[in-house]
Amino acid sequence: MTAPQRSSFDQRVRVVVALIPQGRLATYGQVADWIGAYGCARQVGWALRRVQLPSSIPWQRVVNAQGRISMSPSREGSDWMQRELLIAEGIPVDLNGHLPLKRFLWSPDERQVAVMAQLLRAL
DNA sequence: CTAGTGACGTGCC
DNA sequence: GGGCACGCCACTA
Repeated sequence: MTAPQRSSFDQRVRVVVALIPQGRLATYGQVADWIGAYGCARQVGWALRRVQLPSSIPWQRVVNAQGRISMSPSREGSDWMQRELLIAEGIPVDLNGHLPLKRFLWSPDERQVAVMAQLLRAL
């Protein structure tokens, strides 16, 4: 692999993001917390930026805590792609990227937390 | 080395 | 609701 695997950080992010159910949302801060990197929400954004599209990873289900899609020219359209994917999952998103986060926010229950721990250990 | 910059978050006005 | 300041961490010039 010529593609330098930046670190296991990216792997951890992908593993936990893959567990977010269809039609549900999580924030960058939550993801950081899940992988034991409390306070590293920004880094989660960097990790997701490195995901090559198209991807089987439901990266579109990660939004910011303000309840909006993080729109940025540097994303070169992936932000709008995210909007389309979420709408396809039944989550309404307006043209500014605003969405009803509180209604769709997901939190893993105890069993799912255990699954996460198991998967992360396996890395 | 420092300074600036982000798919961020929280607190405060 | 919007806007701003800080704190945060990785990356880059």
